[in-house]
Amino acid sequence: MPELPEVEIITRGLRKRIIGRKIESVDIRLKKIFHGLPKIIEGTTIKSVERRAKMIVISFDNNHSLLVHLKMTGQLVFDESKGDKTHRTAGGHPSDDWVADLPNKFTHVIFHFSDGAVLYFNDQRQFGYIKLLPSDDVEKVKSILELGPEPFSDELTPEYLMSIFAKRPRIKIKQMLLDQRIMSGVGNIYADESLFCAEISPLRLAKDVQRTEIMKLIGCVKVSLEKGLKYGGSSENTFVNAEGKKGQMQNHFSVYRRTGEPCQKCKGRIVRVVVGGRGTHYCPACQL
DNA sequence: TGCCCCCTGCAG
DNA sequence: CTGCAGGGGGCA
Repeated sequence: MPELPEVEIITRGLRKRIIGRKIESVDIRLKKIFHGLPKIIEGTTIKSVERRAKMIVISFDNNHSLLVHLKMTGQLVFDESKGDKTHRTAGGHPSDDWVADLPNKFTHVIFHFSDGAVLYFNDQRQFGYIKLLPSDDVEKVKSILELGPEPFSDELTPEYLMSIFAKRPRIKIKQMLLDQRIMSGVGNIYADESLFCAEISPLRLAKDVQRTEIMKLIGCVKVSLEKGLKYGGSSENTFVNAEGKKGQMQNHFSVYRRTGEPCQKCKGRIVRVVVGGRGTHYCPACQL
């Protein structure tokens, strides 16, 4: 799935397009994806679209909300011009920059708006979900309740991280970045990119990372995430924004999926190892 | 804390 | 064919 930058890009795109629109009906094609009774939001109007960690919260004017998690391959694509599909196939290059003609075999939920516009939830691997809840209950969902601070919040301080590390003497620094209960929003791509920026090996035990390095790492996390936002997210795999368009961040990785390629700093080679079960890319010469 | 699992598709 | 993929929940 999309990580913080990708989810934020989708959230911004949706916010511009679906706020104020009224839901006419919800077409659920794969039942396990949608939790709750879709009837509850039929006829209601969208009030807000917010991101929390890697999740999206869409709220309606009847005090209900959708909690959407895209996991690895989920997409939320808005189409205003339903019924006029010509723009998707014009020129005979439908999937070069756009997702393939929608709905497709991975479209599991379709929201129909009263003005004819449509919002598609697509997910190749079917790991994602949509939960319909009373708005007051969103903050009580376990996966939200337990989230650590957002990377751009003031709560993310070296003191905070060092207090966590002291309690978890065996956790590696990369696993710390990926653990949503410690800090929320960073995933595998931006964890690797942030550690390269900070010149810290992903294999280091978190408790052994010095305070000055942790400060540098916090700065690098922010820089890496901002870079992802600047390039509109990374579409190494299936990511597209709310318009169905790809991002460009995949063309600007320093280490992620660059195994065997030269390091930007030292001309050494990028190496791939496994940390916490996740593919991990780093420069052994620069990152100590 | 570390594995397995949920799925499908793609590169090697 | 095998291994791998942007996530994370559940289990021992």
